[in-house]
Amino acid sequence: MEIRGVKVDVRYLKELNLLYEAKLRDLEEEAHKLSGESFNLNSPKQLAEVLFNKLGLPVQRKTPTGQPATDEEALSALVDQHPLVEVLLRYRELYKLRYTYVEGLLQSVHPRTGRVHTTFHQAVAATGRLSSQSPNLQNIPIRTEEGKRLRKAFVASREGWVLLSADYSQIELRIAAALSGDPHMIADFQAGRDIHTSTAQYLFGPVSPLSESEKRRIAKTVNFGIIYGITAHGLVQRLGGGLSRTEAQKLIDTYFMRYPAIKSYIERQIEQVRKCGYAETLLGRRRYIPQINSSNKVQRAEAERLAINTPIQGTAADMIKVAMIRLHKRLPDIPLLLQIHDELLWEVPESEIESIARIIQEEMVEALPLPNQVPIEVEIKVGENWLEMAPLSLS
DNA sequence: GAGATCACG
DNA sequence: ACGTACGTGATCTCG
Repeated sequence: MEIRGVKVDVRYLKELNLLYEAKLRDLEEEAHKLSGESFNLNSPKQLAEVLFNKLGLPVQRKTPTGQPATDEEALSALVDQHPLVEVLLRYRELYKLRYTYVEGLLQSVHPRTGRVHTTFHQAVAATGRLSSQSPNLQNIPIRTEEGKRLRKAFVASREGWVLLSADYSQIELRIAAALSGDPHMIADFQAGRDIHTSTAQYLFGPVSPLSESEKRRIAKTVNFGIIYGITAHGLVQRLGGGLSRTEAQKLIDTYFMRYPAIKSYIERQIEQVRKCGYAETLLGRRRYIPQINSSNKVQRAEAERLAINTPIQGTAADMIKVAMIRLHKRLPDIPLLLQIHDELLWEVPESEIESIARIIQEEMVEALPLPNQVPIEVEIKVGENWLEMAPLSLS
């Protein structure tokens, strides 16, 4: 993956760069006009001075060093109070895209290969995941419309070839279901149900003032929270306004009534780390967590969350690594380009898409069978670039 | 080089 | 009363 590199469309990136350059210039000018002075928009310190002293907007929160926070969460709460805030949010978004991604990628294009060659680290992440550096190709934008435009720059490197992505679906929740043996969660996956919708129905029942999509959103946040070692306060923070700590705790309690084996799994993991000092994945890779017996309550709580999360995240890392090795052997002439934790990106000849996709799907599904008959699902998509990928259905 | 911020799974 | 969800890397400012 490192040596082969990934082809990026340099012309397209240069066009984006000019576009962002112009937009950023306008936004900067607008921001200075609205604030009545010229200052460095990239300095949180100068920005805080303008927002909270000069314009008198209310400080939302302090950073760990006592400085007023100006991050997206703090700014979003102020959008209705001054027109400058929206300009700043847009400026931040585009600045990140231009400098970290557009310029970063352009600078990373190798002069001889014309491709981008990342470095993957195999012994950095404590859970067993890979990490990617110089440039990081595991955090290319996808969540916002503006950010997605970056993905269009990633293209197949040969005429007649296309990109193929293969994603493990809900892999960490499936692993939680399997390791815990929780009957309801297992049944949901076996029936092919949408796990977040299923959780939503249980948490809120049929009579609720909330919309279906709102219920699902909350359930999804709770499900992810479980994997990370949920706390009532953490849930309040992520769900935002309107929810009290007590209500959050109630959601968690209700959740554990539906999925009792998840609750006992969590307790079991914490107990295991207390006893032997490490958490382990399904394949037996260990992470030592000595702070589990700390006299400091905060450190102990952090250690307990690691005890919960590490086997789940680490088992997912085990699984995709096994799949990578097996697929390297089975498809020696099909180049794997990137691994993004639960996704593999390849380039494949257009004429052989179907047969190759079947092999990739089969090996990923079978790489590491989970206990308790929890099924694994892999979604395959194909496209000319990393943005415009269409699902490929294999019957 | 620390801190703040923000991109991803 | 306390501090708060797991794992990463890149960029900027500022002392």
